[in-house]
Amino acid sequence: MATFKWRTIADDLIKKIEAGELTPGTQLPTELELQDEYHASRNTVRDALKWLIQRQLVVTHAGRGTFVTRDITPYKVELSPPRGVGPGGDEGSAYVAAAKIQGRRPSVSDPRVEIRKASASMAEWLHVEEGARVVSRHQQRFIDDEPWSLQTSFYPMDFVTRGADRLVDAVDVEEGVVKYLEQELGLVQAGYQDQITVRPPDRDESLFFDLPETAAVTLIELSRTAYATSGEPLRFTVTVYPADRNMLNYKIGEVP
Amino acid sequence: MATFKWRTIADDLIKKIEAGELTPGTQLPTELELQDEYHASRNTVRDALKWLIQRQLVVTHAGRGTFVTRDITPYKVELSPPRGVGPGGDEGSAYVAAAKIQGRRPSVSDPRVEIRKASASMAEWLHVEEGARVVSRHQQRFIDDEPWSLQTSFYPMDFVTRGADRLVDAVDVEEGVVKYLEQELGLVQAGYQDQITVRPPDRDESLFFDLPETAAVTLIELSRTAYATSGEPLRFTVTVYPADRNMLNYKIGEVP
DNA sequence: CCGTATTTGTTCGTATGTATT
DNA sequence: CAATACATACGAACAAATACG
Repeated sequence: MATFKWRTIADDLIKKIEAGELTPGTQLPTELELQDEYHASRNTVRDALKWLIQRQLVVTHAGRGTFVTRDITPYKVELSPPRGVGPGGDEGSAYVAAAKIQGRRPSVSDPRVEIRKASASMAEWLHVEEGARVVSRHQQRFIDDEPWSLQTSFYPMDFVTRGADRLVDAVDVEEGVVKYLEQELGLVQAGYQDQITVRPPDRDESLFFDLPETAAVTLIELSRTAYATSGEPLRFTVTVYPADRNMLNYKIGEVP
Repeated sequence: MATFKWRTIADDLIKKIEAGELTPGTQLPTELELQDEYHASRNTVRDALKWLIQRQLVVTHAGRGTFVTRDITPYKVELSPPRGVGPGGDEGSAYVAAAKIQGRRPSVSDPRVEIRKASASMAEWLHVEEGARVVSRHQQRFIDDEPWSLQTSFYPMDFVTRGADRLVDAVDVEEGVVKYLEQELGLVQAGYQDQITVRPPDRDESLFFDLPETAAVTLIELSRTAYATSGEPLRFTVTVYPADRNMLNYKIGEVP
């Protein structure tokens, strides 16, 4: 067969959704009804629905039904330093301010603080010896009480011994860690390098973001290495965003 | 059942792959063999394999078998302007140079040039009237002869009438369009704004990138609006990258 | 080039489990 | 508790792609 039965069903349903015949939030016909409508077996209907689920056009709930996905307004993540301030951008503290401007209600969990041995790759990022101690601060971030991103930052343990005690305190640093390190240790952020990749979620991430396992939701992973004026790494931060509800933004040079 | 049969099979296979027991390129047992091994029906085995296919851990070929995915070294896309040159970065021309440095063999198709009416969103991006003419230049880019990205750039038709004829010429502008516009019209790129989103491919894109429909490969869509020193938009570019073989990179401020 | 065996892809039917109403 | 609706699992048949003698 040139094109498959499940696919023609899927395409027809997609057409109906895109035509507005099935609006966001409305329930699709049940699998039994679709079976009759398209003269297909239930399994074939389910194959078609899987295709829509993957595209996130619909969601299914056992016992309730299949529903057209509600529109989500993606959150704009601004990753450039704030205007005229130089490259001191603290993605963490900027997050709260930026979200408010977009009319959203952001919140941040208190961090889970751990002291760990640096892995090989971590050692390379932070320019420390492999096995040296690093502080990791892991935070969950919410927008409008919905889980929005997970962030883990790593700092050399050295910073703590030199006086930046609050790094090992399991409390959010409201003014931003970058500013705190500047005040406490005189370390000024001179720049940063971002690496953006896309990958599937692991089990913990699926749980936190409440991602249906059947859907193919991917995460955007942003790895940021911040450097001090001396050229030494200041911190290494990994932030994961569900790809479906976030949009990353950069402004380079003069942008009106 | 707390956890499902297909899932335990999938997890076991994943474990074997991650343990190196099944190395990239090697063939998995056939569905018939897995059926015996796990005392499951063929459909259940196939459900497990679908999970691995989604995660891109394996690929299947009808008539041949199921194979552990070969490792792919992601291509590093550098999206910051070249050092010390100011924000004049031309993502198009930089691409070829950067790829060579990474030891890859890049190539670019000649562009498909079209003159179209500006849609509402396009008009907003380019600061032209809705319905005004815009030039679109669509190019396919390859690395090591494999499809790597698709790019479409839009320019106000005005640029052509003012003398930038080569914009409507279906030939690659080797030195980069940004430099060409500077030479021809004195328009200097002062900055740009990037928007990064992730979405599933459409049919054309699946075809070009040779993405198996069963896999959940997503595309990274990078929308760049470049501005001239006057503050007027210079061009609007949309580039799509298959998420599995690309890594986006930004350097902000001083990065050693 | 042809025919056959192998392997994955699609479709169907059916039974049972689990979540929701 | 019963009815409804989706989820898992099994078995079976045939089609399509590939490999091989």
